Amino acid sequence: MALRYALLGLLAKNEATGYELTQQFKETVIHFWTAHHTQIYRELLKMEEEGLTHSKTVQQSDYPDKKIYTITDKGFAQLLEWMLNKPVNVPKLKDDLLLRVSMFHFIPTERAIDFLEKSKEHHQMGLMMTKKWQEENFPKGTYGENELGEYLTSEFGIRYMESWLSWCNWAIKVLKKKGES
Amino acid sequence: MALRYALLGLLAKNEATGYELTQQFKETVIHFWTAHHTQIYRELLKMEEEGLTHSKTVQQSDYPDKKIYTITDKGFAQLLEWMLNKPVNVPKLKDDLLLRVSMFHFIPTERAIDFLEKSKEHHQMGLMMTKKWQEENFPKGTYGENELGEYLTSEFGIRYMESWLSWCNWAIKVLKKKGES
DNA sequence: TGAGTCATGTAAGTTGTTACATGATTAC
DNA sequence: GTAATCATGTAACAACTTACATGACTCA
Repeated sequence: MALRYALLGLLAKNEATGYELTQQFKETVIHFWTAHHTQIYRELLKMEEEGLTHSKTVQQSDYPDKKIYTITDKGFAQLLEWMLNKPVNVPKLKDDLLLRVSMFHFIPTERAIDFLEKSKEHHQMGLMMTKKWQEENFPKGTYGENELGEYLTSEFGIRYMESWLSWCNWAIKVLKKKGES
Repeated sequence: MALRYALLGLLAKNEATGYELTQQFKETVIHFWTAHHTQIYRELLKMEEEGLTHSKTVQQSDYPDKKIYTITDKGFAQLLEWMLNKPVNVPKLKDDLLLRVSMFHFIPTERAIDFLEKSKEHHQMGLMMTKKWQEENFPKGTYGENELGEYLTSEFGIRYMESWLSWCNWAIKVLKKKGES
């Protein structure tokens, strides 16, 4: 059900196509949720059936037709009802790299360090991109009326990646000390 | 497939029952993976069919029978093959609270702060428990030969929760400043 | 010449969740 | 008496992933 509310939340700010929603997931929602485009299209269909959204198809000359979704009053009401009255579920993390880390004692130390270096690169890139995005969208910490949430979660993303990087450095140190002995 | 390797990794350290594996998930694996007991039992059955594990049933007088699983050579070989040669998947996060945070502009500021205070409590508790667990299992940063992974991931858990708490405090400040104006 | 963007989806398969079931024992 | 622990599972359903499909256009 949560994917549905993530989509309603985005639509409550701006009308959008399934494609655009998928892009927004990659840009901003990625800090706390993941979804494939196939999932998004399916959920949009279901929501329209239930009257939470409304769509109009727009013909385009050069590009394929697109379907623009808007949120309905019923959709917005249900979004608020969820936000205010539904219990908060526990977070669910699935991290493939950390799973490997938990078994580092089975592989050579150099190989383990390799994994961590790759992960550092990955998070360094993510950190740079998110920082740039935040500076462009919220210069000097200023945010628009309906942007508060995005501002807060983007800051979470930055801190999360910084904390990842610092942990990576710490773990590499531990492994190097172990390699010496 | 990753759940399978998480289980093989635990079994490579010690034989265990499905119940014990579920407990270990709650204690240590929780920092990077989640799974219900129903999923764990199902995966254990599949793994035995494929010869990756082997089980023996032990009768108990007072408690129900239990099935103790051990990893086979084939299982260990497959675990190493995965660790060393399979690409690392991107992490997947589903955080219900952050999803709500992303829509904080729709609800009253006091209510939003409330959510963050609850989350602080939750992470504070988790932090304390993990710290205590780490001190008991790795006093002064000393770890056994096959405990390296657990040591590294428990430290990740601690840093993760600390970073959560500091973000919560920051976000509450932002909201209070907004409430004043 | 191949990769990427725009734009939407179907179908099949794998995971993950929820509710239910058993039944004795121990702790508050 | 109510809940929790020990220990294992089935069944039904919901969510998620992967592979495939279309087809014009742009950029290196």
